[in-house]
Amino acid sequence: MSQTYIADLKDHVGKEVTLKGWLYKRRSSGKIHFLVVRDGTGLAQGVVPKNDVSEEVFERCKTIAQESAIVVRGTVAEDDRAPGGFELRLSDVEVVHAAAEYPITPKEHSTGFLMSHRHLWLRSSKQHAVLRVRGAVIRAIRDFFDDRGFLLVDAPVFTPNACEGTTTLFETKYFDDRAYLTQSGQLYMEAAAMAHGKVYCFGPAFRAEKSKTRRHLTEFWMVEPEVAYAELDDVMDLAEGLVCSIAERVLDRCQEELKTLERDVSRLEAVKAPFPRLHYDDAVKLLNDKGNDFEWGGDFGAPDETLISEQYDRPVLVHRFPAAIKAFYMKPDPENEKASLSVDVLAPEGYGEIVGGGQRADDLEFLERKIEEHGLPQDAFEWYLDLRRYGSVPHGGFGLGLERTVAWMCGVEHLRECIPFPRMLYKIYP
RNA sequence: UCCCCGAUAGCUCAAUUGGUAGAGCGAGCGGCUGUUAACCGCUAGGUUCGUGGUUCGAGUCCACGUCGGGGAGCCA
Repeated sequence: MSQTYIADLKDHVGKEVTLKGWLYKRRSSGKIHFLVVRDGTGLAQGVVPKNDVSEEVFERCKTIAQESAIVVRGTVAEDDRAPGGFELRLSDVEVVHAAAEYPITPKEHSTGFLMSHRHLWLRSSKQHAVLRVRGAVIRAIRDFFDDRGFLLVDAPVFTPNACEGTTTLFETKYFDDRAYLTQSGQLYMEAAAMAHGKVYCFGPAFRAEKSKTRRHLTEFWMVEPEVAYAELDDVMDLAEGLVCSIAERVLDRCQEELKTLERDVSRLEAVKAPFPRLHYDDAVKLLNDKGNDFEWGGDFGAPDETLISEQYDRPVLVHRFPAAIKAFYMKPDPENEKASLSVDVLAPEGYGEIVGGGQRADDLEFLERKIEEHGLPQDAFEWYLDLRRYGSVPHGGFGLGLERTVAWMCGVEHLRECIPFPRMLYKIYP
């Protein structure tokens, strides 16, 4: 049996087609049924007037439960009254599988309930739209780097050592030894950049942070480019270009989804280069001027980030953070040894830090000293130090958090809606 | 790890001062030819998270526990 997808109905107006999908919802009156069908590509309304079909089909429509699998045949017409803009005058309705009583109704549900039914919640139109946007963002990221001569280099998931802290690592047995799930592919990307010049990795990262907020997952996806001979300004330009390219792509390809999500697209249309660039010292001044008690040397809390990003209609780059609050591999600022050549990108509307990165230290003695100061085991980093022994060059890169970016694009409050099956503190089901 | 809030029908919630458990949605049945979270009528549906305590009497008060939500710190 041939099949037409709802997304393609516009090419079939006036023709008879067959849709294969599920019953999204049904409304009935005495002599007419409205069946809203979804097939993964969209929603379409099927109309069943009593006089158009056999008694058997009409009676069958009365009893089909929500989310039952159905195949319908009918003639396509444009109609503003129908969700999706198209409706089918149905001639036949076949039930492939009659669903049991479906737990997710059109009324409101609590987040806890929906999360425990995540495997079914994925079918709801907003969740469906979010994952379509996620798919578009992933493609935009890959296209951005591939089009600019970057090579995709996959970083390992098992690692022998921590990249930054050691307290937030997931530990696992590795034969007779121990291993950790990766927090970041960056160190490996530095090695790859010395081989290929421009590289990126894109995969999951794991952090055993006991964070109970809407901005944290224990498993999230991150894209991490790394560029040989790049200095801080190059890193900032690259991050700015990537973020613009993502917003542009979402606006270009996801209009339907943004409508479903009731996203204010003007906020995304404002995402154009150049982004404001704010020196950490000036950010401190700004916070104090706005009444936040904040001292030079500290890291921004969530309210500080929100206050800073509220000043602008587009993402803001904050650069040259104090070295003490950044990772051991950050290159110090030649103009102020207490500062580092680092940069964060803060998204607007309170979505917080979506990018963190900077220029890496390329001096062997400096790194050896830092590893010691941070109490890290030097032998675990010997391979990394080799990169400073054999043709060390200035280089830098950043990590962009996929779910935070998707949440911002979608205007969704919780990161957990931006990944198909979120992993959070104490929660690993379904 | 710390702080705040919560747990009552399948779901979302209500229950006055401590005095016999209620509604909407969903489900079932009936009605309605253009519905948009449709509407109208009827029916079924309860170990009030668990364990102890106070009381003549606990959904309600107290203690502990479990689970859920929000936030802080930390981060992407």
